[in-house]
Amino acid sequence: MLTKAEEIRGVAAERVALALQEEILAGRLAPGSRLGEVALAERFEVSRGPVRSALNQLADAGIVTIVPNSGARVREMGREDARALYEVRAALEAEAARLAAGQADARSGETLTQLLGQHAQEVSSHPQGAYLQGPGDRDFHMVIARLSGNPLILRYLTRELYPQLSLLRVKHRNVTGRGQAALLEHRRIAEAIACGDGEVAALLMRRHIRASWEALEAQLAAPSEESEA
Amino acid sequence: MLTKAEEIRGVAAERVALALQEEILAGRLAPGSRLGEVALAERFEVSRGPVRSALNQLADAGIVTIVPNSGARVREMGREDARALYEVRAALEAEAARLAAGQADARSGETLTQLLGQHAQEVSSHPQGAYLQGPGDRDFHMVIARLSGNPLILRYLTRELYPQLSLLRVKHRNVTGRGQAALLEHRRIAEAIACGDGEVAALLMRRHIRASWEALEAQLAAPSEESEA
DNA sequence: GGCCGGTATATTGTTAACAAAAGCGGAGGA
DNA sequence: TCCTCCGCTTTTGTTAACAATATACCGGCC
Repeated sequence: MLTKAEEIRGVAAERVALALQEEILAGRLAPGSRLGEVALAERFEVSRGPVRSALNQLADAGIVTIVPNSGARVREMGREDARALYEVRAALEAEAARLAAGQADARSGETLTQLLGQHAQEVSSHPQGAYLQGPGDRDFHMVIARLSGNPLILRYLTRELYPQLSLLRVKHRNVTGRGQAALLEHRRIAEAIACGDGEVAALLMRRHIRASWEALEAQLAAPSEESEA
Repeated sequence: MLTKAEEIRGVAAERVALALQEEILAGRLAPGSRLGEVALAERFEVSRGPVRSALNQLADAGIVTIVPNSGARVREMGREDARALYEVRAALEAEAARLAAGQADARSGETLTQLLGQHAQEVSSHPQGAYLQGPGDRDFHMVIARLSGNPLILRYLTRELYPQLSLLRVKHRNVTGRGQAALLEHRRIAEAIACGDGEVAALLMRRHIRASWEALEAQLAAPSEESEA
């Protein structure tokens, strides 16, 4: 997909931005960490120019906060941020599902069912269900975003929404684990899309994301135990 | 609050970004125009650093396209871009209306009805109805975005969606002129929000934006000669 | 006459030095 | 003991020069 590309500007700047994003979303740079320009510059063996550009990009992606004349830090997401994020996600992904259904052809249904079969295997092999918050889940939603035919939605999801979701999960490691339920919901959504029923697809997708939010919210309320686990 | 601010970085960079955005959206810089860094730098009497930062910002807002190692130009929006834009707009503003209805209190209904009364006067004084695509229309939608309580939606609308909409209207000067109809639709939306009926508010908002799109699309189809790239 | 390659220019990408602002710590006084 | 002011240090914002890349032009070749 975008292993090295989508370079907004230059090469050094993108390299730094990609590397930083990877480190942040992997949790190696904790939320709140200071991101000094000189430190990053000598760490990546570039000058401060590309570093500044990279930080601006990440700030725009929503995983870094910059306060003028003070510096950049890894963003700390609170409960309200998470709620707002899921609200936007519900709106955009429901729209994506609606649009995807509107353009459903044989091959797209094929793609979805095949992907879901793959997921089913993975879920059954990991019965705990800690999965389906990782890239597997992303794949499904991403495919729908692609099927929507709307490049704006796809761009927003990949560049802002999903990075922020990953950032959310940095803090709350043990993710929900409703893999089985999610898979079922995915199936119904895929079915509606294949049938070309946009309204139902949008509705189901909205519910699906709402359920995901409620599962996360429950964990946000009782965050104490997994900090040492 | 942030009357002039929301400066992502620095001051010179923001000054340039704001000035450029103003010129582009006013139509003084036509879509497709080259935006050379040195030219802009000496025009604004700053160095190329802030100019680069400003161009990146505008590229992120979607009103400038940057191709690496080649330069920046004012973005040219085609019909497909416009469609994608309105699809995202429908999704996000419908969500905003839904959320605003969910948090409706007395004062928010007050604000909306007062704003609509103001608009009614302006519409009747400009019976042609060329209005209600300008800032007046924005106000209504913006207020709803604010009432939604979701800062992400508000940010996206102000920083990306509305600038791009303005850019769209640069090319097609004689805008729709369905001011009377729009005002009526606004009234119904406001009513639904005041009643706390999120579903209806979202539905009406979606219809409202769809109607706006259809009016624009009709114009995009008619003036054939200039839209070719 | 048209196509290809090389050079020359112009423009972007990067760098390091400079300027200014914010944060910190200590001295001094109430 | 606590507060305030002042200078110092650190960090960001800006600048101008340097390097690399793409584009345009021109001569040669087919």
